[in-house]
Formats: sequence, structure tokens, C-alpha cells
Amino acid sequence: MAAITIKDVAREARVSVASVSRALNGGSGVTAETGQRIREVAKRLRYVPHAAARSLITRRTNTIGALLPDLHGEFFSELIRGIDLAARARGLHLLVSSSHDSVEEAAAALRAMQGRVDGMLILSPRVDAAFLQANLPASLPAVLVNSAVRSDAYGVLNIDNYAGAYAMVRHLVDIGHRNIAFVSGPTKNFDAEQRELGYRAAMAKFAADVPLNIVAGDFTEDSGYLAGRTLMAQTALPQAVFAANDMMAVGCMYAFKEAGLNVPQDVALAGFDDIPIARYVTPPLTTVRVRIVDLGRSALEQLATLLENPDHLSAAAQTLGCEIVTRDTCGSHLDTALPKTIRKFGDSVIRYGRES
Amino acid sequence: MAAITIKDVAREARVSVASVSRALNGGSGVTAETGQRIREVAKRLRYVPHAAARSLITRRTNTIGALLPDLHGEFFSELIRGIDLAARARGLHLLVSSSHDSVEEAAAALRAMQGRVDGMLILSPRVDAAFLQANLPASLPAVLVNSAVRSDAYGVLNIDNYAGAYAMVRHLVDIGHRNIAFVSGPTKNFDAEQRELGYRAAMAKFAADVPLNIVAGDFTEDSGYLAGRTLMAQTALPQAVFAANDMMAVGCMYAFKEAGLNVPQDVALAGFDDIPIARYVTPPLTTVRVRIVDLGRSALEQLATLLENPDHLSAAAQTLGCEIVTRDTCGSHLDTALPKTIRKFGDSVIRYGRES
DNA sequence: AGTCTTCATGAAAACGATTACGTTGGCGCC
DNA sequence: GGCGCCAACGTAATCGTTTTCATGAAGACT
Repeated sequence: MAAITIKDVAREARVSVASVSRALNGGSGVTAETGQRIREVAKRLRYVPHAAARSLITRRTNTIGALLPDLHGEFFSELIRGIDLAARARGLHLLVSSSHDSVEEAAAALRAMQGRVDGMLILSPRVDAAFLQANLPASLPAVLVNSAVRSDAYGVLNIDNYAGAYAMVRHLVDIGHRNIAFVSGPTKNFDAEQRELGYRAAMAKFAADVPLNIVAGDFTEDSGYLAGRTLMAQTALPQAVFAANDMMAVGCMYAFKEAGLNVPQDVALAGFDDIPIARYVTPPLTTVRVRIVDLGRSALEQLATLLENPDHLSAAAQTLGCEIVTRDTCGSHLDTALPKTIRKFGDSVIRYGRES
Repeated sequence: MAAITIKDVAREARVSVASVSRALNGGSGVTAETGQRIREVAKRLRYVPHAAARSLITRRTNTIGALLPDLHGEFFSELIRGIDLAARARGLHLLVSSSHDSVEEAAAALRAMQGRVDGMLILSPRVDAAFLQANLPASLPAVLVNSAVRSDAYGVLNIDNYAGAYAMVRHLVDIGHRNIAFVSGPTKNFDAEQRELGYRAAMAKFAADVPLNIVAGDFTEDSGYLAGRTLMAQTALPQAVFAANDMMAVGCMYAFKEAGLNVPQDVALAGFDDIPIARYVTPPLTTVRVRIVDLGRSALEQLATLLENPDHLSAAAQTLGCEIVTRDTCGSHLDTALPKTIRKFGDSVIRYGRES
């Protein structure tokens, strides 16, 4: 019952604690025979090294911390999944701290992780350079995910929001829409800003003559619903509505449905993220897919390489591409006289965006 | 850069390390004045106690471990969210290890957590008493979530699957359906078994004369789709189909749609879980709601009290009630001539199930 | 005024591992 | 046979805390 320590193993195997340590770690410095005996005793006694004692002397915890914002849903879970998968593959543990609305909470969480982790994965749209400067010890390697911060002090990993939005607008133009409205995300949110920039750039390029039509949203379904109503109150309905995320697109869709409008016959609709719900709404939503598991995995791997050689920061900015997933909300299926998607297998994917 | 320790604080504040420790922890044993001075120095130096060193001596890590199965989706994320919220409120950290398909992986994960955590939250439908006996040190407090295991050695927290399923069948009968088919979940899955038992019991009670119609599924959407096709191939379509979880209900719905059947006019449909998708499919799905955040929160709180007094195990078996959420797939709205739900606000909730 | 109690404080012993450094013994080489 | 070298192993220092115990001073009580 009383936890058994390296001393117990040493006594039982009739060697010193040093030999036990050597046998169980490197393996070198002990006879094959002694090593064998020690390992047997350790197994028999079910010896497990005390993690705290070990990391006290080695200065390593083999644990990485993940600081996450207050987000629900599939995005969160897929991200953790990706991180966890990659972490386990490398023998790292994962200490999570989620649901941080306020900067103060995030700071507290960051402080509490001190000394418990070898590195940090930070996914919080609100943290900025000053915050990190103040709360993250310079000695702690960190990778910033989806952050506007550009610094040589951290690794950075972003989704190619700009290119994804740009591609979606181009796609909409390709299938015949030119009058494309945009429902924007929350201000000060990096993802949202990049998506809007992508929209603006693509419009300037492919539909320069039509005036920009941007209505404000905040990534929630409700704001999308409101945006839909705003759009319908305008003198002329746009040919297509591109929402900065899927939840808003869904809200928008319900506003249209409520008003008796048909998607995509009366108005086309597109989102961003490809959350699972996008497949299940009727009609299934055309959107920009972000491969979230990959995002998590890449983030962890970037951090892991950072841990191995802490100076290798230079080439540590990565970008993850997106894909356009065409379903039924944009009319392209209609144009080509294809049947409407019944089940989710109707996805058609246009791979897009630069990697790395 | 070099991490600063309690010694640095002591030197700077011109006291011994013992006093620093006292000032920063209990606060008692030092003058108010000295304590003040020490705290100021600590703050100025940004001193953070080394977690490993501390837990080496205190035998506490202030961390709890969560062992989770390989599950995607909202359930996972809401659960973590609930756990995290409760953990933070108690100043506990959360070490997660997810995505364990095999028992071996779970065992390895459990072993790796040794000494890193003060207690474990185990949510894995496949672990049984023997597994725990073999892999979980008796000294480590644990709470089992949704597990068939009954033991005085662990805390246990379950969803009231039986009562939820029973209530749903009763509801279906109440609104006029008697010929109710059931799509079962995977064998050996505790939740699935309990739900089926609830269905059987309710049918025996409220529709004893109609023969049971159970078709096998495994909780995946595809299996639900297949079940739907199986049902349609039978000589007579049932009046209602009750799937053991929402994803299967959704699969079933697509099978019906594909065949040109209308839900709920031609056949009623109900699920279990109330995953977010349930709201967004067309028509919105009537289902049994499980309050997942509460599940996570309760699990953590049960564990926390277990940590505080480890003997208090006796009364440590809890059950969490469910609710029936009626939407549009069961015809009850039609019967009462209410308009169909357009937006998600159309939920009507029947609170149900015993708590604790 | 002397003794006793109280209390702030410091010195030092843990906690359980890793690892630098000594010590030993066996072996090869001259 | 003596010398030196190397491998195997043990001793002890170390990591940064908490906590026990000793010490001394100050205040209270007789």
C-alpha cells in the first residue's frame, strides 16, 4: 500500500539505488545480468518512479500544457483529440485548462501551470504580445495557435483563413454569383479579421464593380440569424451570403427559412469551419473546411521539436491550408443538374491552400 | 531567466526559507509585518513555487487525471468542460488522456499517470472490475463514470439511462404510438444495455401486447441508417422508432428520407443524448437529454470530496437524471396542432429522473 | 523580580529520484 | 609481477519545498 520507492527495489535486488536508476533508465553502466535482475524486481514490485521526484532533478515534466478559450463544440474536442494523439505518440502528458473568458483567468491559469509543464500550447484569440510578455516566462517554450502575434519568441501555427475565404469567394463567383454579402466575425478576433480580408481581396479581384456588403456578426448562431434578417431588409437580396463561420451561416439559414426563402434557389449560402452540423442542416451547407485534428497534431509537434532544440525558433511559423467543401447551399449542384445531397456522402471537396 | 526559488525570496526578504514558506502558505507563524514583506518580495520577483518539489514533500499534486475513451464530438467536449469548470473552482489541475480504443492503451495511460495525480476520473465503457483491480493502485481514489462496475472501492456516477429510456417509451405511448421499434447500441456497452432494459420494461408495462421489435446498432450513424433500411424491409413499418442514441436516430432519419418517407407523418422517431445536431436536423429530433456538463461537474466534485475524506466511499454512488425534449419527430406537435419548429427555440422539455 | 508561556524565527531533516565522483576488482601489457 | 585502465557499482550531493524541532526573546503572571 505504502508507495514503493527506488530504495525498496534496490534493497530487494541487493544493489544500490544508483544501479536501479541506471538499469531502469539508460541501461548502461550495469551488467546485463544485474540489469535483468533489477528489472524483474521492479516489475514484481510494480515499481513506478515518482514523477515529482524525478522531475525535480531532471527539470523535465514530460507534460505540456494547453491553454484554451471558452469554446464548446466539435472544434474543441477535435483539437484536443489531435493534440492528445500526437502527445501520446511522443510520450508526453497533456495538462489542459479550458474555458477562459477573461484575460485574468488566462493569466492565472498560465501562472498555475508554471513548473508543471515543459511547454505551452496557447489557443486563445484574445492573448496578445503584451500579455505573453507579462505572463509567460521566457524560458518556457510555447506555440501560439491561431494568434495574431508574430514573434521570434514563440512558435506560431495558423489556419490559412485568408486563403480559405478568398477561395470561397472565387468559388461563388465561378458558379455565377457576383453580388456576395459577407457576415463578419467579432472584432479583434484574428481568425475573423483574416477571413474578412480574404473576402475583400477576392471581391476586389473577381467582382470589383459590385459594392461590398458586409454585415456584422460575432460568430454566434443568433448573430447569424440577425444578419440574415438585416440582409432581407435591404432593398435587394444578394445572390449569395458568405458567413465568416458555420454557426452564423446556420443562423442565417434559419432566418431565410422563416421568411419562406429557399436556399439555394433564392439565395446561396456558405460558411467557414465545416463543423459537423454543417452536414446535417437542410440543405447541407457549403463551407470551408479546417482540418482541426491536424491543427492540434501540428501544434503539438511543433512544440515538441521546440522542446528538443529550443533555439530552432526561426522556421517555426506554420500555416495550415483549408479545403472548399461544396454541398447544397450554393446552387452549383443545381447548375450542373446533379441530384441534391441526401446523405452526408454528397461532399465534393476542393483541396486548397498552401501548407507549411 | 534561471528560475527563481524560495531561497532567492528568502535572501531578498532577509528571512529563512522556512518563513517564506509559512508566509506564502498558511500565513500563520509569521508576523503580519514580515508576512507582508515576504509576499511583496515574492510578487516582485515573480516567484512561483516549484510544483514538483512541493508535491514531492506534500504527497499531493493538486491534479486529477481523466481517462477517456476514443470519442469525438460534443459529448466529449461538454464533459471536459464540466470537469474543467469544477476543477478550476477547486484549484485542481486536469491531466487528460483520451482516445483509448484498447484496454492495453488504457492500462498504459493509467500507469503513466501514477504519481502525477491525486485521483482519477475514469470514463471508459470497456473497463471492468478486473481491469481496475489490476491497473489502479488501491491508494488512488477514483470515480467511475457511466460504468457497470459496482464496488465500494470507487465512486460511481451514472446517467439514469434506464429511466430515460423508460420515460421516452411512455411518452411515445402517451401521444398514441404503441408499435415502437428499438435500435440498440453496441453490446457490452453499459449505457446501451441500460437503455434497452428501460425500453423493454416500459414496453412490458405500457404496450405489453405488441411484440418487441429490436434491431441491432452500434451507436454510429451508419448503423442507424442500416437499421432504418432493415425496419423498412419488414412487412409493416412500426409507428415509432426509438434509437438508443441520437446519431443512430439521425442515420435512421436519412434512410427514411431517402425512401421518401416523411417523419413524423409516416413514422415517428426518437433518440437519446440530445447532441447539438439533434436540433439542427430537419425535422428537429425528439430525444432524451443528458446534461453532460453536469455529469462532468458532478464527477469531479464527487472525486474531490473523496480526496478530502477517502473513507467516505459508502454513499458515493450517484445517478444523474434525464429530460425528455420533444421536438418535431414524434408527431406530438402535429396532434396538438402546434406549428412546426422553425428555430431551435421550439424545445419543450419534460424534466424527468431522480437525482442523486 | 523570577519563572512560565507564547510565539516568531531559523536550522536541518525529510521527500524520491538522478548523477558526479570514488572505489573496487579484474584484466592486459610491459 | 607490477602498473595502469576500464567497467561495475556504491556513496553522497543535489533538486526546491515543507515541516519538525530548537532557540531565543518578549510578555504575563505570581
